[in-house]
Amino acid sequence: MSGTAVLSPETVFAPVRSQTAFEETVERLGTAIKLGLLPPGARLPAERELCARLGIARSTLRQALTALSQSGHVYATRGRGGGTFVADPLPPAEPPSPQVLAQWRETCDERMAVELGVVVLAAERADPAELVALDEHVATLEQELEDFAAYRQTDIRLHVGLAEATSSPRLVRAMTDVQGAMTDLIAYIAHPPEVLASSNEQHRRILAAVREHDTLRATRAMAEHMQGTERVLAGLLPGG
Amino acid sequence: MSGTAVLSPETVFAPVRSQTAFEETVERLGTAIKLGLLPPGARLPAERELCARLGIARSTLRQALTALSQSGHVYATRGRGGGTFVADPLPPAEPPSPQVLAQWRETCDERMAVELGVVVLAAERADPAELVALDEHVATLEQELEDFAAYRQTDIRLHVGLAEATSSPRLVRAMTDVQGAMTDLIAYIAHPPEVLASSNEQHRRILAAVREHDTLRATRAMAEHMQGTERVLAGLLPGG
DNA sequence: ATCGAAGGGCCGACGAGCAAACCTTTACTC
DNA sequence: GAGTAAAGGTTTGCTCGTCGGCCCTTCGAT
Repeated sequence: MSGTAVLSPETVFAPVRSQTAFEETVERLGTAIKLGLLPPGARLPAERELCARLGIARSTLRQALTALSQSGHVYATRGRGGGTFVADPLPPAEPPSPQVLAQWRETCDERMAVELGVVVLAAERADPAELVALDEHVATLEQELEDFAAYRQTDIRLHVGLAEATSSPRLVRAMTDVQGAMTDLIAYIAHPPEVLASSNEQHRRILAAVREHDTLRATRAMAEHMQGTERVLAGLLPGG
Repeated sequence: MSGTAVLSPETVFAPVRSQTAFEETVERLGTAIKLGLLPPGARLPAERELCARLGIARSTLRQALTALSQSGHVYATRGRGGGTFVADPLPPAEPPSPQVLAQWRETCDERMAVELGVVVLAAERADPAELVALDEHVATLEQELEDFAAYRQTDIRLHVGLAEATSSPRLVRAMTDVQGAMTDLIAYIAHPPEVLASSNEQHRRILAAVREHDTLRATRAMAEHMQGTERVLAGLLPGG
């Protein structure tokens, strides 16, 4: 143990880049909207309430809302009964930035970690009622094989729902973050119905294993599910 | 898909509290020191270089170094050949705060995710040379069953080393963060040699599976490894 | 017609962080 | 011994994000 060299100071001394409250808020709300967690037409809490919940000043929240409104994700109406609403329809997604593309493998790695952790804990903890709701999502997906936008929305609900089944808020947050990152990556990629069908078949296997508390099968099914999308990306993105 | 209710706005609207650059730096360096990534006596890069690497102003870095120096984790000497050094010996660890204790289950959940993701990707990607180094750590651990402080140091190197074998900087960061959190939890808990011996036996199984690229066995071994510590904590902490 | 609840706009204070100096200490070199 | 280089220590002033509060405008409900 004595002569052991210092390992990996590269990671320790990597830049500390803390987002501002404004940036974090835009990202939080923007991701929730893009993922459909806040569906089109939904009304956000009143500014005075929302800023309290988010733990920021109202002026800071308004900066974020102004940005989201200028990008077309949100609109506000004044007067009694007014409020801030999610746009309907949403603006078209932007193509992924070079920075996002350059890190696609790391994003997939992170996703692997979150989804595996979630599926293992879900297999330990999920209660039957939650699983029924997830089954319904799988059924819905079967109807959406031809419409990738719809499919992806439901897909996200399924994965986030699985995270909620762990009763671990941090994992839910991690899941929404990582799904947001994945959405940026895959929005511009063609997904033929056959691919979606096989992906949904994997969903079935995952849920079946989770229902039986079969951690091992759940893990394997989830790992295959991940590798499926990773292979698709590897074929279409630079550095694949 | 139409009538689906909004789900989990609790998570979406949770507080956004971003750390300041100062806080983040203290935590980064402090964790690296507590984990032994920066061993006692090690010299940090010169302030002017370090602040450039961390992407912060020198005055901000000095705030962080002052804090770490007052807490006894670091000391500075002036003049040519001087510098900032990790203290030797380190100050005694503080008992975990109530906030940390209250979230111990979530911390374990997060750890589960990170370690499972790491072990799966390591099983896919690890090359033999890296595994040899990890084997040595296991051998060292066998000599440290009677000295928990030493054992924990090497244990951390092993786990972080496995993360490095994935070649995914983000997972390395995630691993160091989560190991830091775990250290806060377990520092004050008795670990009899038998427990450490069985824990190290699990290390062996994990590495063996990784070496053979047997994702499934590696996952199972790692999940058992996690559950081992979780059971220990459940028996000794409130809410177990 | 009025009230109340919502967004919209504005301004002053504060503190974090930055940048660029300059000072002090120390050790090596000639 | 003088000089120089390399380190930490100090000071100053500026910028900008954030806070907190105040008032305005809009518009549905009563």
